Amino acid sequence: MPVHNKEIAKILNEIADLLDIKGENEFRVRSYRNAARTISGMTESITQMADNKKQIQSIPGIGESMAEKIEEISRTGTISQLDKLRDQIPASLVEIMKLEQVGPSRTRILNEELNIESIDDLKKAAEKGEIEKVEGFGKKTVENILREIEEYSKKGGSKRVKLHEAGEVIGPMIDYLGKKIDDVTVAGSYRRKKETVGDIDILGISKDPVRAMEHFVNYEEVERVLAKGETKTSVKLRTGLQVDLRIFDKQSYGAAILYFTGSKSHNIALRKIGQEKDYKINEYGLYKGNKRLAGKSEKEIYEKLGLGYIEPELREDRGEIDAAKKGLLPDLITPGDIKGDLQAHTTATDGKYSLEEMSEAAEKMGYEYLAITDHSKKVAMAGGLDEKRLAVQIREIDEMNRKMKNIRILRAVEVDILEDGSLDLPDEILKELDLVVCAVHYNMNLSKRKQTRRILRAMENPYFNILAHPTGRMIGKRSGYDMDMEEIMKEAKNKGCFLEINSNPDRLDLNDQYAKQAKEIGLKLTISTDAHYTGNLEYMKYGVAQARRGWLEKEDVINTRPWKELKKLLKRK
DNA sequence: GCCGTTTTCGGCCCGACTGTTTTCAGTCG
Repeated sequence: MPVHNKEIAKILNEIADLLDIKGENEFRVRSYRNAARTISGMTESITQMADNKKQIQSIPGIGESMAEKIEEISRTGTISQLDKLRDQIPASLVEIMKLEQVGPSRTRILNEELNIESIDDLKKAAEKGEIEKVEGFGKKTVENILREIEEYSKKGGSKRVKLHEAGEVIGPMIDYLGKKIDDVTVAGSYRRKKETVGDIDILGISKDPVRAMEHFVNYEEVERVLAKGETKTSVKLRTGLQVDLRIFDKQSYGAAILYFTGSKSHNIALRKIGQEKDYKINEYGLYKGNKRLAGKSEKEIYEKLGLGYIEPELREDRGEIDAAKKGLLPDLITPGDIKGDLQAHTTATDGKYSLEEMSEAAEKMGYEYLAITDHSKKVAMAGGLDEKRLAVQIREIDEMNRKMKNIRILRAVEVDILEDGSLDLPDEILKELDLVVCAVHYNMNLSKRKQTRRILRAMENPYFNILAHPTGRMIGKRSGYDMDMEEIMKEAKNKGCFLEINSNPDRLDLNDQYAKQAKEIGLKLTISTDAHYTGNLEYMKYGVAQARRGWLEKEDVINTRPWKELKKLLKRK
């Protein structure tokens, strides 16, 4: 069983945490974290490289020693160094360190002075008044720690929220802030359109920062003020979301947006390039000595570094800086490039709106086409269609097409891929359709080999066009089927099939990394909403955002083509 | 532990806020 990149990263991160608590050199600790981040961001499996230590060592930030460790983890699934560290330091201390306000140093001191080994110990010691007697700790710190323990037990530690949920909270807040603050901008992972976001970073311009911050903390959704200064204020909203507001002047605003958009590793990479040119980059600008050479806009800072403007979605240190140096940045797809939606449901199965309502809603979106893809009979829960009912729907769609002036409704289906790889409806009806979307909904727990063969066999059917929500993951809920995605992508390309980016914000499946991998393989994708409500057609923006994070351009996505061209692409040889 | 307009040690991204102490360490992003 090959060891996943994420597992390797997890082990390296744990080593970093333990070394950190031990009080090891912070740069040594950082190198473990850097390696972990790099590995978890890679699409190639590092285990496959493990025979070739040179290849591993050629990865930036991984040297001889780290390569050996990675090799050991790849081979055995673990590493002796970690066992030794766990003998020295209780692993439960890592949990304490993850509490807000408590870092490696305080964790170590508390362990040494009071023999605290768990969050439970910590709570008891705090309540007994033992902690405030320790040098460097005071009443306030103890109060903060107790509150964090309270929050931690409420939420079980996981705090990230999905992008669209964050959007619902942020929208009204931006309107409110805009009343007294200029150019309010949401930065951070929200601007990079990551599928989940942690804290929200908001930036603004104001000549009167004190008044701006006052306005901010008076927002009705603010539950608690965590920190309040003239340039930075942090609050916790009632929803539990932490929001930071930072105020800048015009001259620094581009630098500030760049800095707080991140990602962290992108920024670090930029600053390294800056250093080579003897520049210093911070949130106020790009400096040579004390002289500010740029700062008003992000673009001028990139220019000074010899780079083209890098779109926020690409700023993950996954090769975008190299591409910018060489002038090879992708011309990213935009929502306006989408000509139609290739997955939508109606009341015929589990959709909540009729064929007519869905058609009209798609026409309003300005689409050239909409595929109606109701479920097949296997999905009994949704009232899936058998041949007869699908035949009826085909006639209804033909009828609808005579009525609709500006949009073509495509005859389609979301047919189940059964456990043996056959499709849930016979070819006789599938051949009547404009396109066939195929999906796995049952038997999700097959072994990797079986699941992969199931999909590959399904693609042998000449009517198979698109694999919907290919991994089956649900963000924050389930991780998806075990399957060899690379093999499936390569075979899909060979066979003239396509994979979907499902735009539902709970799915976003394929994710950004798989989308990028597909592009590298040369496989084209679709971006579809899987709409069950007319309003869901708006999810397209999330799918496009994910595609942009995967470096996709207009030509990488087939539903950017007019129907005439798309039709040809859907014809399998 | 990594890296080097590299040659083997000395840097390693940078700043704000808090709390505790009185000049700074810890934490965070």
